[in-house]
Amino acid sequence: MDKREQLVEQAFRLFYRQGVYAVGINKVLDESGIAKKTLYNHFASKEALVAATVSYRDSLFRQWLFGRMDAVAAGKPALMEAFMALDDWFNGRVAVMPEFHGCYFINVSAEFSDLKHPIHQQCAEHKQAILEKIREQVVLAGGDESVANHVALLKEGAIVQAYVGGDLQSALKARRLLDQLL
Amino acid sequence: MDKREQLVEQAFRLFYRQGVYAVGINKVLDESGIAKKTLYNHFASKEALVAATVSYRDSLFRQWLFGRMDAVAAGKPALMEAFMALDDWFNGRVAVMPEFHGCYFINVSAEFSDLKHPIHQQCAEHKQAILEKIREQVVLAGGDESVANHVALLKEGAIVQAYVGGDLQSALKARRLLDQLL
DNA sequence: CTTAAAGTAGACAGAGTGGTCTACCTCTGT
DNA sequence: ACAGAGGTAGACCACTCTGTCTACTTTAAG
Repeated sequence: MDKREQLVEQAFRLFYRQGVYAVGINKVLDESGIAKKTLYNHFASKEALVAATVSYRDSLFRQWLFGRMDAVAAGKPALMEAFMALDDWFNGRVAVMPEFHGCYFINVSAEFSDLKHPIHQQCAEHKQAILEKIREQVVLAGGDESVANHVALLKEGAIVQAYVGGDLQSALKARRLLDQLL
Repeated sequence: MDKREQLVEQAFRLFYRQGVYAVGINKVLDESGIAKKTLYNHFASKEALVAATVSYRDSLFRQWLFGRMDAVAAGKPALMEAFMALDDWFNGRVAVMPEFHGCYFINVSAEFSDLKHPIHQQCAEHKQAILEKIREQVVLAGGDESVANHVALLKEGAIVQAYVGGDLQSALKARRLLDQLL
């Protein structure tokens, strides 16, 4: 019954599926059955709501991905598992993240294109956090600094190829390269 | 004095910098100093204009990238040169493509998120064309099918890391990995 | 039971949207 | 010289957008 939470989740669903600009505040309201006054009671503006959806997704995504990685042995197995997780995501096998529509952070960055915009910054921080986790595991796997960057590169590449190019096998392809790499 | 061309170029500039939804038709008209009637004389709708900007960028991008690749020896050198070209692009050293704001095709795909949408399809076709060129060079370099996919993965990853993460060295990092790969 | 906070429904304002249309102007080829 | 294509300026239409506000209702705590 937490209205704020309901709003964020519904807004995220719509923004992720159709884009931020394409979805009006009224649609979010209609779909969630919440009054406009309530929304503006919790958020100063649509932009504040967007920021909240980014935080929400960041938390959800990290919890999911890191959870998968931590469920196996640290180091190379964790990294390999991360790409298995991506493959599950692309192909709709992740319950908490059904319907793959690309990376929310990339999509949102495209709409808030100014690098200095707080929302773009939030997206950059998300990527940074993921990179940090990768780096940690790469070190445990005996790789050096630059390898961590390469792994991150593969992750972004796989997401883009799956979404823009429609190649749902891209995570597995990236994983094969990762296997050689480590 | 070709009004259509002027419209497409100006529209591209604005859409690329600020996003398609964020830029109204009137802004395109104001900036280009062209009358609304003229626009609708050439294009049936805003969407048709967007489609034209995608074609325009596709042609420009391919001409530029393939030009750079063809200027050196075929095979591995061409692929290495492609990533040098990306580095130049990210860092604003390409005259025909000043101001790096990520990949137009990724950005537009995010706004026209339905995979079946003709504009999304156009973006997918662009990626496909690039992949084809990469494949051709990979074969000449003695690599197999899967390597071409890996190279494309690196390219997309580099663009995303440069744009969303703000890492302007990402092309060079990808290039280092490519060097090992071939 | 009372009171105060939080929610609801929805009218409304002001700006902006894509797109149409009229009326006029300026080239260019014959 | 003149017809016709293609340009310009901008009013206008119907609609949508974010955000505000009023008036009423529900909920929960002391």
